[in-house]
Amino acid sequence: MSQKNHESHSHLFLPIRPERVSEKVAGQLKKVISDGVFRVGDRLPSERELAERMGVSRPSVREALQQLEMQGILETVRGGGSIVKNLTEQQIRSPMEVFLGDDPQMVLEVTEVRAFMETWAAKQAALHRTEDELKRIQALLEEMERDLEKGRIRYEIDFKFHSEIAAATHNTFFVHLIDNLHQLVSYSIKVHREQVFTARQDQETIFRHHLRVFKAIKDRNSAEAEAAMGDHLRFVVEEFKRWAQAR
Amino acid sequence: MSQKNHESHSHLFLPIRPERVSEKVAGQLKKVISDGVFRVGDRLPSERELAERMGVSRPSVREALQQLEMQGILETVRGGGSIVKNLTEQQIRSPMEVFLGDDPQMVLEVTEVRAFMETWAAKQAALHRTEDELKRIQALLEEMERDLEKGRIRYEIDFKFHSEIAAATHNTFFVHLIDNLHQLVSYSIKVHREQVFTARQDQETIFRHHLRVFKAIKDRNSAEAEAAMGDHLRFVVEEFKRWAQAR
DNA sequence: CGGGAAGAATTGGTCTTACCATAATGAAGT
DNA sequence: ACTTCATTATGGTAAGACCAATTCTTCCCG
Repeated sequence: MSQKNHESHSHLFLPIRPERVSEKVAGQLKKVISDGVFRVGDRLPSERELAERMGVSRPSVREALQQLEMQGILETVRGGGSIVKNLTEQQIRSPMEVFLGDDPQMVLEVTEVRAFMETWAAKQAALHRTEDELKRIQALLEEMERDLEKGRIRYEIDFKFHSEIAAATHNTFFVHLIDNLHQLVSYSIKVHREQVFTARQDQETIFRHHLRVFKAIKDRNSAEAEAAMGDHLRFVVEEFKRWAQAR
Repeated sequence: MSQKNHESHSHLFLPIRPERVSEKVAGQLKKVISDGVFRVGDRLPSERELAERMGVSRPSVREALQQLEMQGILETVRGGGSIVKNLTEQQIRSPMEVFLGDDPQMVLEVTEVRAFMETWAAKQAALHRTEDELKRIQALLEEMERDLEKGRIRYEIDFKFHSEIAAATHNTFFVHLIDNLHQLVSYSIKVHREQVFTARQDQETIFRHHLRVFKAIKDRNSAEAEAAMGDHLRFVVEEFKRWAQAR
């Protein structure tokens, strides 16, 4: 007898698999992350809130979060919440950190790559930015100004400024990538226990650069945005070179 | 009062590692599976039985099973139970690949990023390439031509061509980065079991593009190299868009 | 006025219980 | 002997409660 009859034609009719609620929840969460609604480092809503807003039970949400954590997309900490991880980290950062350790040449190379990537970002941001994104960029600029009056612009604010511009490109992959490059450089700076731009003069220059970039993005002038960011980062790269030689 | 007396002395001397119960359960299950207690195709005890025998709640067992399922070790079917799968087949996918796998939009985003990065690379290569690097690029171009006569340019050759140009930038970090991006995209193509550029006409167009890029790099004409690579990758991105819509 | 410390609110981790949906099992009827 | 259908076992989901760790707020002290 044909014993594998029930096997041979089974794949013709039943390729379907009932999708669990937790998988649907995981799918929705993946979508909003890939759409850039939640970016690297963002905390997504609490389990209870997600459960309520999606109309499912908390265990289902928990299982979904667990799936995403197992895929390396999230990290959840007890009492803290669930944080979106950098999707390119495993791909780029971990293999790179080995080389980066204390090689200023490598830091310079990363900075060079960052430079032209952010130039592209500024151009794209000028083309695609929304009013909401513009407001966030402006808010960071104002915070930067307050920092400047106190004497020193915090690196986190500078980082957020560039990160916000990256977000305005509406290319989620790029956002994760640029975040990774930022982290690589900042990590290196910490290792060397150095700060590059300490002079008051440098601080003011950097602020002026940022202001120029912001205005261009505000006016949707992509060429000017590209030029402004290009000038800014050429300055940064030059300072970096001087710093690398000085040590 | 010592409210947690009945619990505290049971694990007083164990290391205070914030490992979740579900992870401990998952670890035990992985052990008995790897020890051969349960072999491929075997059905594990029911969730309720596991919970009782391990002295934990059923949700904890469920989360553990879910973790193992996400790692490809188990497969659980509703009403059926949890079955041990073949351990040798599992492959680790990076978080980015998880996204790329089921989202053509993401593939497009990566391709967009690749596009402007390679444009920069062509420009830099025209400025900094050595004679040796030029020879290697030329050799790949000739191999590509032989492929074209046979009907189809191999993806590996195309990949090597771009990779060699990246190397000519003399930015080691950039080489690694662009290599990763290539791998991400090629993986996604495999997943979708599609090939984008199959038409003879496309093949010839691509070859002409590459030839133009090569000549510009050979002549150390950075502006032309940038323009040529830009035109090429705009073409690729457009084809990708069409492909993404068609599926 | 600033800064640290204590307390309150938030949030993830676990347990318990209950009910539903589906697959596996077996008994009854033809 | 085969089919049919009820029973049972098992996974899937929901709800509520409590604990533990974190984060935020507030208040008090210097």
